Amino acid sequence: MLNSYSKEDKVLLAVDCIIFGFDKEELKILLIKRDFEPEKGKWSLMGGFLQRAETLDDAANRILQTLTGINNIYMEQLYGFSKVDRDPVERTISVAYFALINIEDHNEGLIEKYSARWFNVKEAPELIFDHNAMVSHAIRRLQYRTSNKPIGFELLPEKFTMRQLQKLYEAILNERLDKRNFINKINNLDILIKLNEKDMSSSRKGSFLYEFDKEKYDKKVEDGFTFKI
Amino acid sequence: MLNSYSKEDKVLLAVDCIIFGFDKEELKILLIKRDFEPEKGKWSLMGGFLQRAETLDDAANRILQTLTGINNIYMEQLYGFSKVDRDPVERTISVAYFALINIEDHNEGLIEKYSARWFNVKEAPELIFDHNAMVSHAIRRLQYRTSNKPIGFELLPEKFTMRQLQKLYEAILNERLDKRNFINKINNLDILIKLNEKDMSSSRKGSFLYEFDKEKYDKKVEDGFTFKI
DNA sequence: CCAAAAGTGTTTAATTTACACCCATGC
DNA sequence: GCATGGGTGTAAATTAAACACTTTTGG
Repeated sequence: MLNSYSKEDKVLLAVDCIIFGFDKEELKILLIKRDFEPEKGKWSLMGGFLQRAETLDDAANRILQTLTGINNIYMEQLYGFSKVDRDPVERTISVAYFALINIEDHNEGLIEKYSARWFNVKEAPELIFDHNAMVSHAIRRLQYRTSNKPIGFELLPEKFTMRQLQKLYEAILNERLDKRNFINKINNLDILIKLNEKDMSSSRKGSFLYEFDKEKYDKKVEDGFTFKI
Repeated sequence: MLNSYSKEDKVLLAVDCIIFGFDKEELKILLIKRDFEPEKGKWSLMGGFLQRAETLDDAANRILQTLTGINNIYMEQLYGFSKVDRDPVERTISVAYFALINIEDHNEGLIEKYSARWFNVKEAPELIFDHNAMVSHAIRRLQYRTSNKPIGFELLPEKFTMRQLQKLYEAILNERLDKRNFINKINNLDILIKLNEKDMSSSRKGSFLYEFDKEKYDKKVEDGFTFKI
């Protein structure tokens, strides 16, 4: 019985994370300023190397927790980037992940420690290596995914207004939506709980707060319901 | 300046290919019978290890050509599988690719050399490692992709009948489609060339042959057209 | 002449889009 | 009392779904 494929080449495997947040108006990504070579001082995605005892998901979780302090972040594997010279130091394949966090939850201290900063996705700087391509890929996936899974809520506080939700979808899809049609669509989905509570910060009248009803959603999915915006 | 990330773990990186074909009635996948350990004699996807000077796409192309004799096969990267013990011999991460070929083009000799066989996707055997999960993933991706990109044609001969095309979509989507609605939809897309030629093998009346008009399709896409079935 | 698959349109239902006014409140 | 964002419904247009008969021709 074999116990190694000894003649085969081994490579470094990195995981890079596109971390999305939403600050009530704009879709943002969290970038770090590299304090090590190569490309020291340039903006970059947060990443790290896969360790021997980890799955890719484990590595992504570890990297996300290191930077944000949050565990159990929503994330998905995106794509493997493998151009031979993509990392000038050494042959490295990188598997990109995208993650969604409630921007209010992040740990300020860690953000500072890693010289991290939130950038509007439309105003993000040039990134090292092939990280810009990873971000484009992540945005496309996010647009697709938010249209058929209720993951937008990962980017919002637990309680949110209809208008916030609409603005989120507008930011992600990069298009304006009709207020009435949007609300009708969301209400038809019947997966939100309308609270007896208003957010008074945005207007004199105040606007009702909602919560995502995950249990109800899961039950509906079992019964064949498919989310679609 | 660094020239290695020397302390980091390196891993074996494999590429496994889910190769789809269509034999006029059924969606098929091409599997090989492993003639080496571990799991010798079991059915498996065709795969191989990433070599130092290759991208993942290069590796997938090489593996596909090795088994089928065909170059420039349509393929897409699917997903990275990384369970720590997924390969009992040695830690190996595998990036799965799916590929579409015209089943008539494959090289018989190579099929024999690798003890390969086409299986109806619905009747495929148990596969080694996590290959069954890869196949499920590939089927979902194929269903999604054929609905919004005209890649179904990769599975057909250059000239095909409407009925063949419909059967292909039925096999991929795993549902029956209405003949008239299907033809109307396809004709509305306006991306096929109707030939003055009939396939007489399926009926006495014969049925017209069509070709995919790639140039016309590309031009339409430039003008904002989006394929949708 | 008949069996077998090819070919062809219309009606109905469902979904999506467009669109404008009143409401509640703090200042 | 007025400025500001919140909240609400309907009609029109588009898209999707259901549905059945005639054509062709080799045997």
